[in-house]
Amino acid sequence: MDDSLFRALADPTRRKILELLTKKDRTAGEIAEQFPIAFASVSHHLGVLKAADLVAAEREGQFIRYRLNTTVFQELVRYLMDRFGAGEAEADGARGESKSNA
Amino acid sequence: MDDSLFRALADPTRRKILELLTKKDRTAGEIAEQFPIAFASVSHHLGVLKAADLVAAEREGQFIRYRLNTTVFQELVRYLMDRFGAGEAEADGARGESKSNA
DNA sequence: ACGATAATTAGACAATTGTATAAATATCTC
DNA sequence: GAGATATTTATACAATTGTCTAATTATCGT
Repeated sequence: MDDSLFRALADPTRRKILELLTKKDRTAGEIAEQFPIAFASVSHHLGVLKAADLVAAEREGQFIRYRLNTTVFQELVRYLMDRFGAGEAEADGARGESKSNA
Repeated sequence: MDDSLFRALADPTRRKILELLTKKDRTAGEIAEQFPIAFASVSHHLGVLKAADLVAAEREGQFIRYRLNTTVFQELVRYLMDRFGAGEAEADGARGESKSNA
C-alpha cells in the first residue's frame, strides 16, 4: 500500500472532494466552488489526489474533468481486510474468538 | 468517519505498529524496540493510535499491553464500501455497471 | 492575435506533525 | 522507602503540509 494514498486521505477537504466525485464527474471549477478555500488550494488538493491515483483527470476543452478511480479504493479495502481482518461482520453475539495467541 | 482515524493511518510507522499488532498483542516496549526511533516517539504514536481508537491499551503490572481494535477497521471498510463502492470485485469481465446516475 | 475563462504552478507563510531529550508517573523488587 | 524498569508527558525543533496571492499555461471566442 502506497504511502501517498493514506496521506491523501488524511485531509478532510480531499475526502469531501472524493465524496463529491462519487456522485458524478466534475471539472476542477465545479469542485472548487464547493469549498470556502481558494481555487488554487483546491487545485493543489486535486494534485495530491491525482498523485495518489485516487482520481484521474482528463482535459475537456477549456475544462479539466476529474473522476474517481474506484480501483484504488478496492485495493485499499482489500489491504484492510487482508492485513487487519476488517471484513468480518461480528455484530453482537456468537463471537468466533479465534485468537491464535500463544 | 472520524478525522483522527485517517490522520492516524497517514503515518507509515503507525501503520507498521498496527501490522505488528495483528500478529499478537504487545507491550509498548516490545513495539518500540522494532523501530529505529526513540522510545518516547513510539509512545507518542501509540497515543495517536489510541486517540483514533485503532488500538486499546491495558496496564499489565509494570507493562502496558496494546491490542488492535478490529472494530474500527471494520467501520472503515464499511465507510469505503458505502461511499465509494469499493467492495465490488470487478476483476476483468462482466461489469455490473450499476451506475444509478441521473 | 487578443481578451476572457479555466486551471495549474511558484513562492511565501502559518499551522501541524514527527522526532528528540529530559522530566515525570507508575509498578516492581529488595 | 530506595532503586530499577516500563511508559508517558513536557518541551523544543525541524520537516511537512494547507492555504494564500501572484504569475503562468492552456483553451475558447471573436
